[in-house]
Amino acid sequence: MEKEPKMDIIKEADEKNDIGGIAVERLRSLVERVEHLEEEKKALSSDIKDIFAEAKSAGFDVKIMREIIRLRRMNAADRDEREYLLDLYKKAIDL
Amino acid sequence: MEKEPKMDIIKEADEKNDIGGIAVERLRSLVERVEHLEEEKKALSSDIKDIFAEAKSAGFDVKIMREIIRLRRMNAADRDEREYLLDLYKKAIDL
Amino acid sequence: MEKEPKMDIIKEADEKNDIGGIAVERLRSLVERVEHLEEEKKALSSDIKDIFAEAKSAGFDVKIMREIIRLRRMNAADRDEREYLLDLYKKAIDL
Amino acid sequence: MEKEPKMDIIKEADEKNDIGGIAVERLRSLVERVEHLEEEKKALSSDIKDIFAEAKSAGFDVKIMREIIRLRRMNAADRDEREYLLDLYKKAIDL
DNA sequence: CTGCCATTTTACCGGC
DNA sequence: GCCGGTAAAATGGCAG
Repeated sequence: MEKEPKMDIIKEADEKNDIGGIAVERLRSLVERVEHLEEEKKALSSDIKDIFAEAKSAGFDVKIMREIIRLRRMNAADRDEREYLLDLYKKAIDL
Repeated sequence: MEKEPKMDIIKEADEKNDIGGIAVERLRSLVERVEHLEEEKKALSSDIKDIFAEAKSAGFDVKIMREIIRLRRMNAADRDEREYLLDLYKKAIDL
Repeated sequence: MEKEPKMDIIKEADEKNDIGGIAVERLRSLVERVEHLEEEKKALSSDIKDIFAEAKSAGFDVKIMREIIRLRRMNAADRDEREYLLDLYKKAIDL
Repeated sequence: MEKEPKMDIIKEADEKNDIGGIAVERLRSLVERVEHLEEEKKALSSDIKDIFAEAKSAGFDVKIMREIIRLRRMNAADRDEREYLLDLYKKAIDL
């Protein structure tokens, strides 16, 4: 019997994989995808900041603008909620 | 005489503008740009969430993954901090 | 008929309590405790400000002092982070 | 003449002082005083957090409590402003 | 008075 | 479904 054939098989499987039973490359890929998306989010946040700066220098009250946006978001959420319930009831009626 | 000259003048000024001295259209535009960017951010957050779900069903520990990402982010921040300090010291030496 | 029997009963229930189902005195106590602590915080902030003023008039560069303090705080945070991770890894090994 | 008498004098002055013209010990003292006060602030913040936790488990709405405290703070600020103006006017009248 | 930094507040996400 | 903790947003304060 050769020395550690089982070990070789494992090593084969290990090629870029499975350190301590963990699929390293898979993990790396997932982590990097997340990091990339977070980068994009950060860029968008920066863009938003720029718009508020622009608004400010155009004489708008940024705090109040934020409030408006917040209210519109809440209204939108309410609308969605209402639509969701409407759908739910429609389906219930079909029964 | 043309029809409603005074009205026209006011309307001219009001054309998409100035309700109570506020540039309404400009404001609307700014608000909508922000809202649009926030939508995009939300979509990205959703994508990130999906990746974590994928990771979880591949058997990874999501909490530890988050920890890894956080650490990498901190390391990056440390690097930035070091560069910042370097600049600061350079400036200090000029004194 | 006795004088205001109903009123007395309500007053009994209200004795430092329950306006609209809210334990008023308890709430007041909590709020005042928070306010008191915030006062103390404010006083400390003021003390810190004084020290920086003192430092400035002794010829120190306040901006750089703040930077030093910030760095020392970050180092402390890093240490804590490392300990936290150590614990995390210890727990992970138990799996 | 001994070698570097001037240097010795400087060294005397340097005892725990003046590295690169900076009063090191003085700086250290200032920094540590600030750090100590910041510690105290942090402890107070923690106490406040605890009170809100207590309030929450007593069934109070923490967000609304914060709003109340904020309003009372604003009122207090207004009062202070009024008192300040009152004093100012009193003094003005005395002229 | 503007911009920046610290603190505070809000919103999210995973775990129980 | 709530709770706890963590990350993002927003507000407030300070220096220049």
